[in-house]
Amino acid sequence: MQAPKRRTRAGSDDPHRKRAGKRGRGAALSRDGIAEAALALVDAEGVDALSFRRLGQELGCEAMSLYHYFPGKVHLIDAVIDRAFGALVVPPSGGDWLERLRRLAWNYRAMALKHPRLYPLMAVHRLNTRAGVAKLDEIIGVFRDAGFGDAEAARLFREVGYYLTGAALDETAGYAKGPSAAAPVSQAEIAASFPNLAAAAPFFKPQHFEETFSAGLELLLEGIARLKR
Amino acid sequence: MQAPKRRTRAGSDDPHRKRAGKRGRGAALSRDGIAEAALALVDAEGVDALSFRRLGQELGCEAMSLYHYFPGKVHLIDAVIDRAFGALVVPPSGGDWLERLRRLAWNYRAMALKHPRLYPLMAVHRLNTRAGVAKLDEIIGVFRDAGFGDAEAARLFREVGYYLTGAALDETAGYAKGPSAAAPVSQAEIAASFPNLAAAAPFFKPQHFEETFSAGLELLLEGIARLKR
DNA sequence: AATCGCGAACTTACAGTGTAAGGTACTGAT
DNA sequence: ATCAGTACCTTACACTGTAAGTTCGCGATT
Repeated sequence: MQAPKRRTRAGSDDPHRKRAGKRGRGAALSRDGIAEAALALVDAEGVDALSFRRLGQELGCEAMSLYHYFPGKVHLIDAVIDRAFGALVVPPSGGDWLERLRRLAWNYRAMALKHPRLYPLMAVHRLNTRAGVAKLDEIIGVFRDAGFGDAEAARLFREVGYYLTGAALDETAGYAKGPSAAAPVSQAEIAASFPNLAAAAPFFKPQHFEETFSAGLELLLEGIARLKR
Repeated sequence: MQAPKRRTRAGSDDPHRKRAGKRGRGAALSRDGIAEAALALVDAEGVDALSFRRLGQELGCEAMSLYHYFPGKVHLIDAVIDRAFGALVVPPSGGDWLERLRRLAWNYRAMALKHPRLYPLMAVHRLNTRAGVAKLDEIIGVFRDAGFGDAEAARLFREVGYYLTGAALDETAGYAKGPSAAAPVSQAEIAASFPNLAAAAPFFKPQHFEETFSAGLELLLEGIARLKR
């Protein structure tokens, strides 16, 4: 077999080489660095832009080099989601439990809105990393600290979680983001044929997001508070 | 091993291929038929299995033939989701509005559970087809018929929708479905290091889904009913 | 000092994807 | 008999994740 191009790498005069001379030193790549770049890429261009080749391009290395730090794309995605989810602040215990829960809910929403292009992926992704599990544990703790029994704490955690997930999903990926790629129904047609939707549409705009979120949350919190009385 | 890629469709040995005489007659393909097959494929093997080539294989035609009926994959997905969503039954007006809303919520959940592998896609997909818009209009009508004003009907529609979306997502794609592909945290470690999660985990099993869903829904409905008083 | 192991990055290759562009066969109307 | 149109097929391209193998250069061992 013929000796191939075999361009000897670093330090050569090869014009194709980026990160010249750094070979082996300076730790150009790392798990954290890669995950950070991946999150930045997703934030900037959406999940579809996240590919190993594209990410390598961003980091100045080849796609396959990333496999040394992440055995597969799923693992990379886990790390990216971990990064975003890890930034969720669970208010410390002490003080009014209801207020603590309220703050947690708002913090969750803020976390999702910080990464609107990532969140739809988070919502359908099962969290099983150590950091993720630790965060879940903290959150469930909020309900247990409030004095609910194990069964009721678990249930309330889910119910509140359902609301938060749906709300975050709507605000990051919902109707207000515009139509899907397929031919959408025109505004004129909606006005003419779908009176209920037409009446509601003005209130579906982003400026009503916060108010809607708040109203629904309070509905839930009131109900939960009533359980204790 | 070379496969008989050629599979000159239905059993004919004619190398010039003519779909067993059906060519041009019998309308082997149709928008509805394709969408139905696509939904069946997703139900059976998940969204990842849905590709034009695979679908063509399923239908006995070439992948590109499908482009005659759907200009792109997004349009196909729209049609698939339309099919599932269209089966959601909105209870007729008349009678107790609260009971009507309750039934609608349960019907929504049933619809999602009928297509557990499709639902995660539905949840992040923006609905803009005629049938989809019509269904939305119907649903919003439930709130308006109940006597809420436009603004409040719109808000309640969303708030209830948030809960339903989150619940359906959890039941179809959540924790109980097992860990993601990355290395999960072991049960033993959870028991040892995450007491809150360990205490809640038993209640996260599928047999508690219905009870959890019901309790959260009633929490919301009670709150909504109180708004009218 | 020469050798080796090994981590870290690179190369190649493959099966799969959506889809653009163009080709062909059959049908029904003229 | 001709012709336009519908329905389907072929080829090709740029992209994806990733399996397998290659090569470089540092640090430790001999």
